[in-house]
Amino acid sequence: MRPARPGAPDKPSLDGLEQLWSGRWAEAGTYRFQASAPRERVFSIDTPPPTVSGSLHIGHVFSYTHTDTVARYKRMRGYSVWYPMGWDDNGLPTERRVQNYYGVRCDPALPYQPGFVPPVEGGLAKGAQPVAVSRPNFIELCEQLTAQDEKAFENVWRHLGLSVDWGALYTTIGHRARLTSQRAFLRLLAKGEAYAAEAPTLWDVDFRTAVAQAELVDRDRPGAFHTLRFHRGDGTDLLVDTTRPELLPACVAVVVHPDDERYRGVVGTTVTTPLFGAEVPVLAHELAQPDKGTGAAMVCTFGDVTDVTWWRDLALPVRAVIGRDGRLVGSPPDGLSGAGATAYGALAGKTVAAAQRQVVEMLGESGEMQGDARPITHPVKFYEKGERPLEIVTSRQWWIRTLSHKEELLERGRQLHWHPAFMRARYEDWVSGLTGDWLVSRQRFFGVPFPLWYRLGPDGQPEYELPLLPSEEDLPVDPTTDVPAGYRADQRGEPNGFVAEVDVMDTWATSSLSPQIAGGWEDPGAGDRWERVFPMDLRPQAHDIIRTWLFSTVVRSHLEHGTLPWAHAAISGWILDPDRKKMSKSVGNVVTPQSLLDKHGSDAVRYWAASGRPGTDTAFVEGQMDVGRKLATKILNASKFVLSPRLWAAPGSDEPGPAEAASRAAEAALHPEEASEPVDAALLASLSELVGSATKAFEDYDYARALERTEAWFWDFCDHYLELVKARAYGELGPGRARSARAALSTSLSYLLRLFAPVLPFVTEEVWSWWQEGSVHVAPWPTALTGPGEGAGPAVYGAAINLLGDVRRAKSEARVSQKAPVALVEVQAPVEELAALALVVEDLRAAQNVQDLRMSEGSPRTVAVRLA
RNA sequence: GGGCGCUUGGCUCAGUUGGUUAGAGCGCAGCCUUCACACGGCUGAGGUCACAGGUUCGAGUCCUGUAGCGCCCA
Repeated sequence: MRPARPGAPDKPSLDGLEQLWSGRWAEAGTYRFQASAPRERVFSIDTPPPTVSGSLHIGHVFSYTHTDTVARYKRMRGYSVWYPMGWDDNGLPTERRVQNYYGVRCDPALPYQPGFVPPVEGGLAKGAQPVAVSRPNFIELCEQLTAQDEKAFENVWRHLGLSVDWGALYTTIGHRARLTSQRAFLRLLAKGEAYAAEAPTLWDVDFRTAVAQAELVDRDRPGAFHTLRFHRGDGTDLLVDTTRPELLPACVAVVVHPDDERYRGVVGTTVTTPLFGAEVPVLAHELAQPDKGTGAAMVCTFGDVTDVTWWRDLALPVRAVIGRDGRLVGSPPDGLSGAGATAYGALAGKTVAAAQRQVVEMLGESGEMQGDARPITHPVKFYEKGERPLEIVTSRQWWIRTLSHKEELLERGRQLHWHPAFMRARYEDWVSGLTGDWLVSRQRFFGVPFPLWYRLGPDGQPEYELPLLPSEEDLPVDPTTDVPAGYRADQRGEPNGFVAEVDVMDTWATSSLSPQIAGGWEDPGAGDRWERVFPMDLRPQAHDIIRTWLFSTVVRSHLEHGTLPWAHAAISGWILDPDRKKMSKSVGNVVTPQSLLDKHGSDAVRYWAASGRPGTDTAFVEGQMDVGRKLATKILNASKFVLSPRLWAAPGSDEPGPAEAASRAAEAALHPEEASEPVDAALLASLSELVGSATKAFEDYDYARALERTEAWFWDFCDHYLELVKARAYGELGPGRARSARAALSTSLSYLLRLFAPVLPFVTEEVWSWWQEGSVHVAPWPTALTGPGEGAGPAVYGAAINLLGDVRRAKSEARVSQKAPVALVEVQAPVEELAALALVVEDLRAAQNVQDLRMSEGSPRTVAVRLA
């Protein structure tokens, strides 16, 4: 076998390396998973599937590069690396993008329209109305657009040089994802770990879906306290403060704190609500805040999550007024009658905001509001993707049990190796703070369907208690089109027939199974791969989704397999803009990853990314990419020198051709023991130390430290060592001493290319192809050399570098060229330093063109330079 | 309100278990050209390590508190 492109070119260049090498890696299958590798030789990665409906931004490039450096390192350590890519194409983000891109909206009531052509492609004009389409049509459009988006993502990843096995691609809506998600769900259902319940649920009125605790964000919003007069039996009033007077018709009780002296005599009595005249009890509860307003709060079904707690703890009735569309329902709730019901008529159908204005106006007229509203700013719960405050509605939803597993889940968090370790606190906070089970159903369209149907009774009402389940062999199913066993299609929706569960799973409920989907869990087509890759070695991800993706994956693995899904979690930081603010969308969209890759080159962008330490937020500084570019260029040029024909000429013969020179260099790199000159041996000893620290850093997932050490060593190597031994390497001090220098140079190059390979895959592969066989990315990771340099010690090298600096400084101060001849250098130094210098004196003279070098013992150390 | 992280020259960052004059790159200044590299090289100026206490023979590096920034959870 021969190097792919033997010999260093005259004008080495970084341009076009991405195209060239990503193509060759694909052809050669360089990154293909070796399915026959035993488990202990496999390193498996649970890759985060980026949301394809969004755009890739520089933060993705950042964190995916981190993972890639580790994958490449492990591969060079001889592991078969399971490194799939995934696309998160299911869920709301995709629906939104499809709606905007094609100008459509989903209406499940419409029939399928074959050959449907969307009104636009690329975005709806301002003010234009979207076209309603059936659910199957809508899903077709989702699939169409995600396929297009995924291709674009893949191109960026290939250009960036991610060493993923593209044969292992997975998605969160594809066949495997639906099959796996449905099977895992059925198993949870059988074990009682999944259940359906009718319960008050946080609800986004715009998206018209339930929302899980993990998707909540608090946002400060302006509000106002209104003081309402509730009426006591004795003719006096009980003053109640509320920020949501529009929920007055939904009021079911008033609560005060049990220790609140002011209301001691009131607890246990009843009061009537203003305007609506409903009689409600006054009750005590710990969660009432005496210092908030008047200390008496009204309980409504439901204004916020505290209302739900009160309602549950105090066993209160439901008097719901807010509908799923965010408007007040058409008819008055239970408990209102007569004048109260009539008063409600003014609110029916109004939005929450309009209803509030109406209630306040009515209260003003009736004199049942004391004073004016008092504006405040308070935190309000939002769906993280939503634009209006969440409401709470009662609905039937699917849940996965987490509360009853809290302790086990905390223990799993302790078993996991976190990088950096402090990120575990995020997980523990989250698990400790869980207030409910995991809500997994969503009232949306583009997601994995729950695989079940319900019998319809003779009255046409669904019987929820015993759903009709498919058998596992029939998965995946779409209950809205598939028919349960024992039924005919024409019985759908008919009395004594069946009806589909129309909810779909939340996107986290499917992506939490990424190890199973990608790894081939119970997939006959995957052979025994699952046993070889699971539990996985590494979960890389950003810290903002610890409470969602990381947590939910731990839950699923714990419940399904009784194990952690992975041994290590490597948490990336975020990209901040140069002002240290979180990178905004607009900035991210202007500076697209592809434009950065085009402008600086992939290695340079990767260099910037790999400079960001694990878990640390990092500033977006393009200057760092210039530095990376410079480093890559330096590698090309230094390599060209080490492989140059002039260096590898045999004594007394002409220079060999570039290919022959490269071949001789490759041979010399196999014999580091020939680096017998003290300074050469000292260099290789230092190189061995570098290998040790870079290896340790990578073992700790600290790619940044490995890079930093290697880079510092490399620059020192170029600036000092190369200059020091250049003349000798060219043979000016004889063939024997040249051989030593050449052995050190070629060994160093071979090592450096491999140490840099995880971060700079393109330039290292390019240089590797000039003189070595195969790909550097499957070459063995270097190991420390034994033998050379141990006796000589670093003193030789250090002393040489110091003197080199002294002479350079003298020339720089004299404003002459570094090549200017020096008549005399007089060194006065301690005897140890002189002994060290004596071992490199000829290299030093040659490097700085010194005619005479005299040394004498003495202190302090002085160096006198006389130019010729 | 609780928790986590950060705060080192103009900028971006290193500083492993506390130990001699605190490091790098960018930027800046001066100088040097083509025999690896002008997408270059050499040299230099510039920080006392957010602040205040404390532990110690000795602290950027450990402890306490304060301030600012960021994030997570209420």
